[in-house]
Amino acid sequence: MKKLLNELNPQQREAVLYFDSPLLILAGAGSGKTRVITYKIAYMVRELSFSPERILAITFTNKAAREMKERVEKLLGSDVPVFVSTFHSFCVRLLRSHAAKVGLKPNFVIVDTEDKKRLLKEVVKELNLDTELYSPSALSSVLSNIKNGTFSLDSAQVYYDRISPIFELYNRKLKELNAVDFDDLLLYGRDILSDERTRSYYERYFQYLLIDEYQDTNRIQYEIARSIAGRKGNICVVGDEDQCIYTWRGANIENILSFERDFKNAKVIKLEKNYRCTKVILEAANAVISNNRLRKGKRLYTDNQTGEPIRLFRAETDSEESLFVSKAIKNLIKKGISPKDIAVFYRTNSLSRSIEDALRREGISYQIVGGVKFYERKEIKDILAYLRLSLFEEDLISLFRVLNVPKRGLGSAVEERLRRITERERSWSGVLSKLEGELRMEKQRRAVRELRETLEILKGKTSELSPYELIKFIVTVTNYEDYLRNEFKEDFEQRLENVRELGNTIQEFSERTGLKGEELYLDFLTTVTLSSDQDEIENAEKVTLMTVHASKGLEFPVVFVTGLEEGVFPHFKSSDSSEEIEEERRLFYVAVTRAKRLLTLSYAKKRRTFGKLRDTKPSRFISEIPSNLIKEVKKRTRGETLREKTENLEIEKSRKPKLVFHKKYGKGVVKRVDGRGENAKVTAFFSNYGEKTIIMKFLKVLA
DNA sequence: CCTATATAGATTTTT
DNA sequence: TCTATATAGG
Repeated sequence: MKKLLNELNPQQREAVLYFDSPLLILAGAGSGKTRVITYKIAYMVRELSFSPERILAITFTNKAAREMKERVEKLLGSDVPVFVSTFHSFCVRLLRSHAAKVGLKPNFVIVDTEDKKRLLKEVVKELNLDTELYSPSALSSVLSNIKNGTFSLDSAQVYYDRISPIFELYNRKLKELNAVDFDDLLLYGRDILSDERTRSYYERYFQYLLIDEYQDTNRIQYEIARSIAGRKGNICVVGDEDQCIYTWRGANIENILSFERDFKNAKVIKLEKNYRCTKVILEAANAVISNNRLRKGKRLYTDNQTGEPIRLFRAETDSEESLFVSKAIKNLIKKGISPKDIAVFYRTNSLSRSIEDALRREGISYQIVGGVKFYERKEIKDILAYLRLSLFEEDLISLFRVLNVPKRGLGSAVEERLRRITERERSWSGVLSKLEGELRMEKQRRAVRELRETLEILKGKTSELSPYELIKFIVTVTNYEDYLRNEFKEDFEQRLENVRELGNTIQEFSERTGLKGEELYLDFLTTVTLSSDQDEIENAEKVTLMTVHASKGLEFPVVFVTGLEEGVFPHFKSSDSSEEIEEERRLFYVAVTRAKRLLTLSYAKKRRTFGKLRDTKPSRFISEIPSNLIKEVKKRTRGETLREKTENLEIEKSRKPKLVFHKKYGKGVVKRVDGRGENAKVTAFFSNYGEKTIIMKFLKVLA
């Protein structure tokens, strides 16, 4: 253990060894915070004799949880049953054992985004409200914000005067369906812990609580943390206010800012030494983030080498941008850089398409993180719905999904009738029998009867067949393959392959966990709905494509950030207030600091949106990077092939000035230089006058 | 009353 | 470009 501690710098070591009071670690990007957390856990187990299962560590994603566990085990050289999980999965556990306390049954289902919108659509219809104003996706986020404490029901009333009945009916429906949404998981978790006996049990049980990515916790999560930590204050949180990128989901910077107030005698340790990035990349990141006002303020430094300048490519169009990225990647691979060390980021998922196309054309294999997730694919959700129905009599959400899939001539009218019936009946067998009795057309009666019989057959098979066989059986009895073939002529093969993949995954899951029957499927389905984008990342020889949000917590030697245009990044939907722009800037900061060695930025002067080419302006974030850190990559003037200057990219100790002097303004720090010679425009910051742009010939160069 | 086709309309980020 | 709704045909 001594040896281990020697691998840490003084601040890191202090953070590992400090146990006297609640601890807040402000950890800059790449400052080795995961290292600190894992060493701290290892230290607790090895030196302080904590029982591992009584240490609770909360991470942002399940992938991070798995990795943290692995790293601790590596340090200690043995299996360590530390309780590592996300807030959401922790609450599921809590809820499965205390479901009755909040009026649920233990086998409740978790509705995903799609289910939630379906439900809301129903609610709006039932209340006869304007579907324009009360669109499912708008409502979804409003209700979510109400639940996670961003604003109150009353204040939402100002914009949506019928929000109250919607909120009420939506929640009632969830309850009736024995279902919860993502926000409910946390709310119920908090409610369970509000019972003092339960709370003190968990407070006593967990001897220490660690929370990673603390800047992205919301109010409810904070309350959960507080009640588990209790008064003993055995809590350590790690976060970075500059990387808070989820305020739209209720993440609350206040949680960081008020930590010292809420936890008595809290100790704060800053980690400001960066081990990840080159000096150039770090300097750029520092410069950009310094434009934000809402921060505690810290300045990262590094002993790493200077590194190559940041490359900037100005493309004429989005397709040229993609072409540039793919050519550049090809060059890098040719030079011996492994594809898995390369990542391409974009602000929105829709930007991935043209990059994908270009990569495919170059024959570069890639993986996409996020986008339409595996478990959100239609064919997967269909099969899972049948699986659920065969297990749970009362999963009516799945029943609606499956009613006319595959097509059996039961449309919206029948669906409406079904809805009526479900107000009284709760199991699918009962519901379907009633429905059959009510229908008048023989064709429809038969269809309903067949559906019911199919489900009966499936019900009998769940314990008989292995998971793989069960999935195969579902496909057979429902004629699902024919359905796919008829409906999706283009990508039918791919979809069928996905279904097969699902069978394999469940089989594997059951073998890994050793679970069987209902418990197996319940566990699997929960894991599936709570799985994050990052959970899907494979460790393959492939280039990785993802949104900046999905890149949180990761690092790559080579990073491309694309689509750097006003309206895209920063996104136009987040450009109304300075708070929103600051969040976009933090997002850009996250993107930049993922890069270890080489960072390339790009944008397109014209981008195709809604199928039309539109003129764009370069992102303001580009100009916030000091220009001496950037080297523009130009394409060849004639011919389509792009030239790539990869040789001797030693940072230019260029003739570009850093410090200038002006007769009136005095000394100024140069932010950017446009053009060359005595007519170049120099933008510099003067301490008493602020930022000014001046022609070179009126300036004296000091450095 | 279901389903296939045309047309208009919308695009953030995700546990 | 892709999706959700309106409309007409079956």
